Amino acid sequence: MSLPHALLTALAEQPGSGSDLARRFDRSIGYFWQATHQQIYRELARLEASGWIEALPAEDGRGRKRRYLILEAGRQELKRWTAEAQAPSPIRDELLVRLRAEAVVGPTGLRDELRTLADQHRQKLAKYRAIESRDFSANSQSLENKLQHLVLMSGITYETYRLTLCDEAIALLDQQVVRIT
Amino acid sequence: MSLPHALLTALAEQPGSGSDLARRFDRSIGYFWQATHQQIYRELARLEASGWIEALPAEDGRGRKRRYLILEAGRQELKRWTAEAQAPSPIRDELLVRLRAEAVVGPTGLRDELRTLADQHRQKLAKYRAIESRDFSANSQSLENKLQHLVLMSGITYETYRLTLCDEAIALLDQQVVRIT
DNA sequence: TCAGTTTATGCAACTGATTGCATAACGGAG
DNA sequence: CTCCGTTATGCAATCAGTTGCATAAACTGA
Repeated sequence: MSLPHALLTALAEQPGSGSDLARRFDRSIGYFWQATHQQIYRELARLEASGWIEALPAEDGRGRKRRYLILEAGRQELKRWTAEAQAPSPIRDELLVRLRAEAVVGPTGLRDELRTLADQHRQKLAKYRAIESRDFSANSQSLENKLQHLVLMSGITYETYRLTLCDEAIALLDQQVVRIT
Repeated sequence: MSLPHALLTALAEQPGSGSDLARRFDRSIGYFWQATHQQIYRELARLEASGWIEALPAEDGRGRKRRYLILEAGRQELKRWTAEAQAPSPIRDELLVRLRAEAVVGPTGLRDELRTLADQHRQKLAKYRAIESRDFSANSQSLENKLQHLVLMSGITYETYRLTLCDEAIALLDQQVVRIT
């Protein structure tokens, strides 16, 4: 479970309130780890109870905004966790289950679903590529920038893989439809 | 959540008991959807309560083995689910969180962890490739065989992607170490 | 000025997944 | 034949994630 450490990372990059973090999770970090605002608020309370972060006294402005800072103990915990042994996270892919199901009880309407999916992946891929050419150049970057680029490229690879999978599955199912009709 | 439908698929391919299914989940289906025996037993009970599967009267042999069959209602449900609209499952990748953390609080011991991870992925990749050349040939396959091949290729693509990610991250971190020492 | 919307925070209930333990029967070693 | 390990089944507790709702403050516009 990485949510607490994803939040620590975000706060180490820059302090912020619950809604700040929720917004950041909608952009960068949320591309590979999503969280709702409820998860974030609950986790921030836990992190504060653990002594890893600290809330500044409530400022003015809208709501009862509370900005959080990461404490040294939080930094240490984050360092510890980052290097911790990790089981290589197994795949858990609903689409592959569906393909396997199609193989035994098909044909179903899966083919049309795959077309929709493929389009969504195409869109996301275009979006990532746009971000890449806007925010990252080939040379003279800091390490932080390079690591962020690597993470974005991860997203691109993932979407490409999904798209290829959809297209290949569609091709297979089309063959079947032709054979049957 | 696909566990019930993964189980229906497995039972549609071939009837079996809880432990049979647990074993099959360790092999084929488990490559993309894992489940512990407790999850499987509980889900089988639910599927039976829903009238989608049926237990044969307890046979002899070890334990109180109960073999399950898929019913027509179960087949219908599986067909319905297979074509159902699916949100494109978001990525949720702990390793990318770690890389981002490394970028702000590093250097940590992440580099060594990455080496270990890379080796594990290399091994799994070799295993998948062996299965591929053993069980799948290029031509004259049934649709079911082709879909299963596609699923296996998915696993290969995934492991390749992971491995590349690890290697590239290692390369970046090595540069940093050189720069710092 | 006050009614409606937006922003920020949070509680509570529910669902799914994981973990730890319990039980029961059979198979083999001594 | 009995003790022990293995196979098969299952309950209960816990934990993480999701959903629905509640509250409070500020900002907006008629």
